[in-house]
Amino acid sequence: MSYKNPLFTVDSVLFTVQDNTLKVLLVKRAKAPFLGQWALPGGFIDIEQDANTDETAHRKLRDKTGFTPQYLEQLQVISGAERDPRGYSVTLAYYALVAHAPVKARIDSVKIAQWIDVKDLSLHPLAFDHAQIIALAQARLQQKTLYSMIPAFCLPERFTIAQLQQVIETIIEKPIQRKSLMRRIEASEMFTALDEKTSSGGRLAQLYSIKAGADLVNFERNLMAKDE
Amino acid sequence: MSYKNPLFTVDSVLFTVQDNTLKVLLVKRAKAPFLGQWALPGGFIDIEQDANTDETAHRKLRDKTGFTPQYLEQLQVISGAERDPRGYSVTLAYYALVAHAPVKARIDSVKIAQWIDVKDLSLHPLAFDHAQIIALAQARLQQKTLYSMIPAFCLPERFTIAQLQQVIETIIEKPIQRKSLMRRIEASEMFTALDEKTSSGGRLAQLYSIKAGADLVNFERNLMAKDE
DNA sequence: TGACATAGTGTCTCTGTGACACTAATATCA
DNA sequence: TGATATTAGTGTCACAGAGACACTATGTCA
Repeated sequence: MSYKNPLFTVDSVLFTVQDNTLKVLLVKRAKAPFLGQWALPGGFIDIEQDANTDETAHRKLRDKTGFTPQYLEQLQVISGAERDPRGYSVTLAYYALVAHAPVKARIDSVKIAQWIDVKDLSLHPLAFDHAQIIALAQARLQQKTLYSMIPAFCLPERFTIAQLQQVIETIIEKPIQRKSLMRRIEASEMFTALDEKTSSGGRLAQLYSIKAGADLVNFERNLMAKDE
Repeated sequence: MSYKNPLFTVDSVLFTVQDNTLKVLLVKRAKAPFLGQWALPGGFIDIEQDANTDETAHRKLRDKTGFTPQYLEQLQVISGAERDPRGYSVTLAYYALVAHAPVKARIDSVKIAQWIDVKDLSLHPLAFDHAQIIALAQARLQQKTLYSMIPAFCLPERFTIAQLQQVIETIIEKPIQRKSLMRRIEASEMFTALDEKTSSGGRLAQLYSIKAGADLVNFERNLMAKDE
């Protein structure tokens, strides 16, 4: 028994939050199929370089976009005969988070990578089934935001509670209680209160950072955010 | 750029609960490497037959063990150069649940598939990194049991609350409150109370079944089972 | 210095799980 | 036939953590 081996690729949905907007990093395809269309950064595993698929995801993000995510997790494998015109394909999708930064200028003069507002995705035709993959990733990110501090990985090294709250509310598209967030910051033991405060128009705000090597804590209850 | 394509396989961790014991279905390998050792049922995708990897998992379970799981979900992709002596490999692991039934007699006279108590796994040398995969699957199953009715898929078509409680307690290895379970059965709306009751040495117990096409509900709180 | 803005606290309500005693219904056996 | 054991199911209070929101604290700015 020898089977035709399907194409195996690794693609990543890299999110960030900027200006109260959830954005996803897309790259312009340089090759057929879907040449010139927006797509998730990804590609083939390189068994010489990548000890595993996590490293493939990291490498592809680095090479194609210049970003190294603060958080990276497997999302799902999507497979089938119809999703790639070249034939049966299997894709391992990751989702990842990073603090916002502008996309660095690349060698090419053309813009080949760009942060795109998830709400504007319908305006852009996406390659393959990447629109569905992004929707899956967003749903997972929203769910996980209800029971963990995962949105902290969208923030810069030093941040305030207000910033974290903004990011959370942007992701789940609902307001949360500041008090609940503070209780969770305390309970998670994931953060260090720095000796610094920052000005934001009123009383100075305590700065926090993520403890080195801190694990993501899962709470036993979801935040029960109500609509608007 | 052309890369060597790694081996891609699909393996499934099929669980059931019998006699207050969590069991996993293993098969004896018929080929090298690890010939004759216990391994997860799985194999290569067949792009002619399998519309996607879920179908690969189903097909392999059916062909190698005769079981069709009531629940099947992706677990994780495991990849690396060291896990298969034949070279770099990528495995998509599933975990699945089914009501207990004896393994059907196969064509071969040798026993080639068997339910094995997860607590006895250390007694059996497992092929590849399958022991780790089972541990991952078990952890996920335990976690999901805290906030969903997933253990119901380990039960026969008609079952009592006591049976469901037994299965849950076996999976999480902790006692739970019958009352909490009944509240969740009610709230989930996943089950139908049948017009039948069953005898179990005392008052007759209400029989339930899973509503056809019922989705797995996620509760907003975990059961907070305490140790023993 | 007073108005305003943002940070952070105090505390009560609300909801769903934990605990556990109590009632209900059936089998068994004297 | 009735007492007892056994398992099913209910009533209800305690508990913990989120929601709500007013209140205090501390900064900026005119």
